[in-house]
Amino acid sequence: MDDVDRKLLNLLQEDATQAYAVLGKAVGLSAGAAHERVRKLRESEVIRRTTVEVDPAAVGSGVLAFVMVDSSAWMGDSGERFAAIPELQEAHIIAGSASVLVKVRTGTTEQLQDVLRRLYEIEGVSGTQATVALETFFERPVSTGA
Amino acid sequence: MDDVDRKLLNLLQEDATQAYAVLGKAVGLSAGAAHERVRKLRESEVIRRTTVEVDPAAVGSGVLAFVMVDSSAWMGDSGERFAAIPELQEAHIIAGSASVLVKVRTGTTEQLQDVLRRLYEIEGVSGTQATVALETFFERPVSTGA
DNA sequence: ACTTCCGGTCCACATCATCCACGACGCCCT
DNA sequence: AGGGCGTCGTGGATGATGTGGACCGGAAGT
Repeated sequence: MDDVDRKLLNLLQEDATQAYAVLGKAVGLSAGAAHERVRKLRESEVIRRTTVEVDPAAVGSGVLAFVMVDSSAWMGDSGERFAAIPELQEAHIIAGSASVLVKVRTGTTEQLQDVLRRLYEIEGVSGTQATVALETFFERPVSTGA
Repeated sequence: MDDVDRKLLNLLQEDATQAYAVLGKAVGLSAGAAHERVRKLRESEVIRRTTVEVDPAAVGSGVLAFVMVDSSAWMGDSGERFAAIPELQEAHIIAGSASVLVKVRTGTTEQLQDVLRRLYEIEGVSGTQATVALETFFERPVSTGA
């Protein structure tokens, strides 16, 4: 993991459709060498996957909310219960008064309410506190520091 | 935007390196037709970009925190002030007692503290409340409903 | 019923990813 | 200091893939 790798990661985060020849030129390597670097980054799981960013509003998920989930029991093994709710985009165990923080996307606030209902059905969940996002300034890839 | 488009979005979210021939077969179309569908999805900004998911820990951002930012003024025009802090991965205006919710990734808790300091330097910011994530259950693409 | 248009298939070509043999550089061991 | 070796990059060959164009069929509108 040197500066060249970090620069490649940056370039790929920007646009993963670029040809290796272009990537190579950008970092001062041949296409073959750039390809080999990226292959190793994939192999070592530094690059988890190549994906596509979808406009949430275009697929009927225009409402974004963060929900603090309170619990009366240990939630550390309930990951799959949360993953089973497709509207949940992220779920994290957190330090602090709540136990779990989830990021939810739905089409309407009614659907958000239904998600909260399904959260309550998870054993151990004793309460929720939802916060709706009114506007998103930005959502961007992890900074690589390069 | 029909079911075929949604299925293509799903497939691409899973793995955007697949050949169009494969994508086409998966949805019952020729490679050319699949290509045309995807081209239009890109053109219409339903697909915002093709990118690469990077393991945060591998690039020195193993600490994840969510910060509620309180303010004494209207924050709606301060998006760029937040965007200028590279450790911020997301920033949203929220409804509720706080004004802005940000998602932060740093290498250490000391660096997290430094980010909080920089948040305070934004005019109008009157307080912060940070919550550290201990474990991430999952982070996944937006559900397309397909 | 004719026209038009959208969306599909099929095909051909240019581009690109991918693999391999070779060479340069730096490091360790004797 | 010299020699061997492992790592990393280069350049070219080749086969797969993206990409554009010509053609076709069905649906909708006049």
